[in-house]
Formats: sequence, structure tokens, C-alpha cells
Amino acid sequence: MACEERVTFCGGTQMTRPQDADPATPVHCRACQVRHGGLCEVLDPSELVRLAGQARRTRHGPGETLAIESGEVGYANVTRGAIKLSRVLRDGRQQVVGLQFAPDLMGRLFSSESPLSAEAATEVELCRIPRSVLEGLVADSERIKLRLLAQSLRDLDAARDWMVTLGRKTAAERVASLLLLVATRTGVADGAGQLALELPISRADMADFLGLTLETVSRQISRLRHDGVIAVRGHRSVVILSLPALEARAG
Amino acid sequence: MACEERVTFCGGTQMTRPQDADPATPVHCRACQVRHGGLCEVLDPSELVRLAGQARRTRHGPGETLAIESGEVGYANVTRGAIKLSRVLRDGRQQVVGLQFAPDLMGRLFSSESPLSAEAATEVELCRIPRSVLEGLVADSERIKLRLLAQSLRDLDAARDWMVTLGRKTAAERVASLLLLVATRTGVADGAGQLALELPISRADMADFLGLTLETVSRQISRLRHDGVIAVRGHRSVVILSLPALEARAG
DNA sequence: CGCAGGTTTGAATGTCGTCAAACCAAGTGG
DNA sequence: CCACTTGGTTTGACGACATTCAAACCTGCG
Repeated sequence: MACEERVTFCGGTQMTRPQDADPATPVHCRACQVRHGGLCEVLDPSELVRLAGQARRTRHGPGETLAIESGEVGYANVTRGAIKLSRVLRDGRQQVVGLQFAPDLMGRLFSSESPLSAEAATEVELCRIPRSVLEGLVADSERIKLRLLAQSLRDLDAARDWMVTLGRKTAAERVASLLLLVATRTGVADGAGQLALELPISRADMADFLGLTLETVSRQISRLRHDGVIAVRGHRSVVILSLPALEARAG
Repeated sequence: MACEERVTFCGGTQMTRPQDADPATPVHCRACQVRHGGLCEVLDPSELVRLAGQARRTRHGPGETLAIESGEVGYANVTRGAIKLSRVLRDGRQQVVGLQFAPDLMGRLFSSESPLSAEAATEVELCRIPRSVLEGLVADSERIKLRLLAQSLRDLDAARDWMVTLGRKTAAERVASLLLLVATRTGVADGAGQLALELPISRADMADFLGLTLETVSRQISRLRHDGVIAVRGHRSVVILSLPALEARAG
């Protein structure tokens, strides 16, 4: 799966995709280790020109809050790293409602009814598109509307999938499900055909995503390690030793 | 809040909304006990004519499976009753991922990645729109695209809200949250200014929506009754005696 | 080296699930 | 009209799994 053809740009950075791929689907290029499929890829040259001067690339460190929902920014394309979307109860209990990886498109035209907070989980690069610019593009471009619709439907499916995890799975299954989710989005096959991944979030955030406590998350990870399903280096680096075993434990 | 102006039709049934209301927002008319805001309301006369011959109104009894995701039907407007969307794990564990009330718009153009099953919870009336017809309308109409986008964003917000309930609330809070949800969508104020509602689903389905067992749901309802927060007639009919108390218990 | 933050592990507690029985409401047939 | 049935609901006793509280332990970094 070489990285070639249909070269497009997002905020000045070159992005590519295989010629025969469906433009709506993100493509992971193993050669260059980048996933493609951002908003920029559905723009035609004239639209890209319009966007080029307006879109700004920004970088953010772990823990930094991103004011996506404020007036400042309309949408943002995640081009590197992972972002944590969460919602808090008045008494401080927190639930992470989504993780966004490259090349997800974040934010929305009409602000959310239930405000989310977005925070950089890792070192993050965004391609920010001011609300006014995007609204102009949306008015003109058919494909952008469909891209926005497709992204929100993808997010909806992901949210509903996770509802099953939160409502009906055991702690062990939830942790396995999270590892699989991260592996699917960011995992890379190493030499031995095993999947390696970097956890983008702390044990505490994992707990807030899984509806558990951080102690329970830690115990389940230890158990997977002791059972030989995964190997862990440091606290963030995981290698999936047996994908079938992990899938079996994910429910 | 009288029921007047902007009379439109959905599959032959008259629907109305107040003149000054935002067309994108559902409107509950206390006078006629119907919520307005379905797809038909964003159509202009010529589009309605196109739709009139194609859309079919159908009725379904409780428990009936609706083949929304199959090729048969593209979208459907719920015009009466409630529909239960659920997802099941291989071993049979079930999670209800959403309830759709009138005037929600169901289904989608591009089929869901994670297939849902839709089932009539109560006696239900649908206004079904064949996929081909809707695709034609979507190609032409700006407002329909925005309506589809708005509905999917509403569903996304609802799903994420519920993720907080599933991940971070206690059994008592979950049950209170469900009562408030149903009251918000279908509740009617009785004489004494109290909210009355009919539960559209059984204790078992409530449990599957809340990520609990039906016994736990039953216990929590009994507790709310004993504490004077709600009154129950039969098993399905609930009166909220103290809305503030219920809200306080919803977390 | 030593500190700080995050993580792992342990023991005790509690909430919710499981299993089981009683109960209720609505409908059927004698 | 009343037993009887049926499906759903309520209540109880018990147990398991996840949480809580607490201490020890890594890992990265100054």
C-alpha cells in the first residue's frame, strides 16, 4: 500500500491517498505511518486555495484545553495525536465520551446542545478552520456537507458502540475493548506480526472512558499481562501478543 | 401555545407549528398533544407533492421489528409512539442505545457500520420514505441535508449524554434520568402542574437501556415511590410528584 | 540521588447482580 | 362470576465484582 496519488494539502501539509480508495474512508498508509482522510481531501483545488490562507496549523501539548466549542474555532482536523472529549457532572464525576485520532474532523457548525470539553491527550497537531470560512465552503460544496454528515454518523456509531461497552460489559471486557479501539486507530504491526500501540491517555482517563476506577483498570491490565495476552513497556507502551485472545476477552 | 400556522403534511396527515418557531426544532403543542418538527416540515410545497405519492404511513404494534436498516426503507419519520434502538453482543447481552419519539427522523442514507435493530416499543405510526425518493430529494434540497445533519447531531449529543449516565451514574440516578428523559419527550402537565408520563418500555428494556438488571430497576422505582417522588398507576403510568426532587436524584 | 506523579497492589466495604419466590394485572375459559 | 393461566413485576437473601481507602511501588526527570 504505497503512499501515492491524489496529493492534497491540509494547512500546508501534504497528504496523500491511494488512487482507488473511497475518498470518504480514512486510509492508513503503513509506509509513511500517517492516516489520511481529513477534510482537505474532499476539497477541490479552488476550495483548497480558499482554505489555504485561512486554515491555521496549531500544536498543543498533553493536557491543553482546546476551545473547539467557543466562537473562536469552527472545525478542526486532527492531523496528529489524540484528543479526549469529555463531559462532567456537576459533582465532578467525569465521563470521556470519545477519543479523536487523525484524521478525524472535530467540532460542529451548530454548537452542541450538551457542551463537551476537548483536551489534547498527547502532543497534537490541528488544522483549524474558522467557523466563517467553513460556513462559506459548506454553502458552496456538496462534498463538504456529505463529509460533515459522514463524520457525525461515524461519531454516532462509535458512541453507540461504546454505550454497549459501558452498559453491558465487565471490567475485563471494557479494558480489552479499549486496547482494541486504540490498536484499530493507531496500532502498527511490528516485525513479528504483532500489534504495538501507545496508549494516548493515563490510567485515570482510561477509567473515565470505561466507566471504572483507575485501580480497576490497572488490575485488568496487570491480569492481561500476567496471562500473556499483552506486554507492557513503561506505562503507555503496549504490544498485543495475541490479537485473537484479546478479541475474545473484549466481549 | 396554540396550534396554528404553517400547516404541512406528512404522508397525508396534517401537522402544524407556531409561526415564529425555529423550523429545525421540534415543537410540542400542548393543545393537540402532538410534537411537530418532522422531515415534512422542512419541505416546500413542490417537494411535498413529490413526497406525497411515495411516502407510506404504516402502523406497528408493540414488539414488532422494523427493518429500517434493510434496503426496503431509507428513512422514516416517527409520527406517533416510541421506538427502541438496540444492539446485542454475541452472547445475547443487549444494550438499548436510543429511544426515538415523534417527531424524530430515523434511519440513514449510508447504512450504519454497526447494525442496530429497531423495534416498536408502543403502538407506532411511521411515515416511511423509500431510500430512492429521499436520495432524490437530498440531491435537490439544501434544507433536507441540513435536517439530516441536524438530526444526526442531535442523536450524537443524546448518545454522549447517555454515555455519562451509563458510565458514571448510580442505579438510582440512572432510573431518575430515564424518567426525566421520557418526561421531556412525552410528558404532559396534568391539572395540578405535575408531569404525567407513560413508560414506553418494560422493566426489562429499561434495564437494557440503563445498563442494569430489571430487578434493580424495579427496586429503584419502588424507592422513588416510597419516598414520594413519583406515583405509579399500573406498571407503565407514572406521575412525577416533585420534579425538583427527581432532578436532584438524576445526578 | 531523590523527588513527584502516576501506577500497582492489597484488604475491606458496598453496590449491584444472581437466584428464587411471591405477587399483580389482564385475559381466558369453565 | 370466578378459578386458572400467563407475562411481567416486586421483593428477599445471598454472593460477586467493582469501589474505596491505603500503602508500596515504579518511572521519568531535575
